[in-house]
Amino acid sequence: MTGTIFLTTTLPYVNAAPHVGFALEAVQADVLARHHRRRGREVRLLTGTDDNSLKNLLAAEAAGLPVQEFVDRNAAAFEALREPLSLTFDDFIRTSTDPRHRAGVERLWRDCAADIYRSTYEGLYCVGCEHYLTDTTTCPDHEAPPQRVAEENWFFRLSRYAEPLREAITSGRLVIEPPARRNEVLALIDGGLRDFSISRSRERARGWGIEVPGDPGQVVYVWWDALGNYVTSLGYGTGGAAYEKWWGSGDGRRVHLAGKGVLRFHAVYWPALLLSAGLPLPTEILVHDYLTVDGRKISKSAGNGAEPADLAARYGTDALRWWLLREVPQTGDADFTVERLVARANEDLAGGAGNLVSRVVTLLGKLGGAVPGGEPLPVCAGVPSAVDSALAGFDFRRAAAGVWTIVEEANRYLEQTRPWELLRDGDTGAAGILGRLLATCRVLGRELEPFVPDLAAKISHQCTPAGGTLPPLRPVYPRLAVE
RNA sequence: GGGGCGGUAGCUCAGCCGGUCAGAGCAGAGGACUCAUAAUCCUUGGGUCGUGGGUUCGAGCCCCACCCGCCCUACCA
Repeated sequence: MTGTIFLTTTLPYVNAAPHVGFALEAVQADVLARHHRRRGREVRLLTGTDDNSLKNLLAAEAAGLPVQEFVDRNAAAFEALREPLSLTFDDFIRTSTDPRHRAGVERLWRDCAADIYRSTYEGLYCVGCEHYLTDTTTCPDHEAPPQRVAEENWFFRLSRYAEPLREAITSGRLVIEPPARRNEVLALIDGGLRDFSISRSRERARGWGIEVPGDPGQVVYVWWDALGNYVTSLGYGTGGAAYEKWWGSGDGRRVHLAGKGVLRFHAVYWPALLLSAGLPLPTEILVHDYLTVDGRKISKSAGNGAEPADLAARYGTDALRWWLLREVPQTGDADFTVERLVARANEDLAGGAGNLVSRVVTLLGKLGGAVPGGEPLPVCAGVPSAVDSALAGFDFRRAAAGVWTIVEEANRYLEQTRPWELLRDGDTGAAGILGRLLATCRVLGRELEPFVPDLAAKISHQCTPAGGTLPPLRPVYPRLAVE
């Protein structure tokens, strides 16, 4: 089977605190990481922050803070998501401060030298978008007048890579999931790929960013910079065995998660750079759609996005993770509301799994004597493969639903066998039934681990005998109320 | 302007290559049970499948046009 799996999230730019939209991607990546680790594969999960965006600089100015201090503070907020979201990333890279990064970006630049040339660019540039506009009015996204810019820049010969990219995608060497996104990329390539500018003048970048090797007057385009993290974090450019192990050898899987808005950068620009540098391509790009909050588009700059750390503090990590995984469809945007978060948690986590554990443990308590053993219910046997196939297709909702069949079946089994009646009548059949249910709950605890790790641990603990008896019953998941 | 994706029961969504595909969950209604976190289990779903055409023996599922939402992208391909 495949050996290593290198998973990455995109690097959010840190012009503001993290919102649920990023939490979605982080949690998805974490579930994949946990899942594959459980299957015995060697996993490395990377996340981090894009500090070098000009947007960060502007946000810092607006906040009246020195840019480095500003990005330090926000980056810390992203890294601090580890606890509230129960993330298990193995590495966190920051593009402005990580010693691995700058050297790696420079190396990547040099390795692509054959495709880099100098030319003049003139056009209208939107600072908010970090790219040029052709319209003369205002940027529709930022409602700000673009700036007229004419300068010498470095360009990358993207036009040369249309065919190799198409081949990589159609051959399946580079998988883009879901298929609709793959088609979108193919259509994009069919539409023609133009060379693009990969540097900005130092003045326009306000000196913020990574200097172009050998050209102090230019700063590396922030996307080149940011995308590079996928290899610079592994020591590409600074040596170290990690790069060869996780990327350079071409073995194993190299999996990027990314939002639909940055598809082009991940599925076209980035592979082209790798091709140019003679490096292996990612094996998969998993594209998710967006979240809205209370029916409105999330806007970091407007600050109306729900904050994941805050949500986790209020409603718990499990509730947040479960909502993101169980409720967000693979295709199509999903609307986040606290009401939905709470409803889903109460319905599934409290009323479903939590209540199941309570009834099983309580009944076992009435049994007296030793904790009975038993085989898990038949439904358990099919769950691992159902989860495998759902996750292989990047379908978290289907995966979560697959695990949930255990809860449904167990509650139904309880209802059908009615062990409380047997206990009342002194029928010894109750022990066997409860033994099977207890074993089933333990399987549930195991299978739930990638999705809701905290709850999973509680279930496992509550259902595992220690010293011949079960731990005293403590509800594994109390009901929530909307605050 | 171009490309893409969505628009299916009150709500959130499944519906692979066209023929039990008109569905699930929640909400609502009725019932059962009492081991449990007013939880659980059973029964109950007549909604023009965005709109209008078309192809077909037969279309949410194919084609065309249009409307709405979102993503990307751009000037005359």
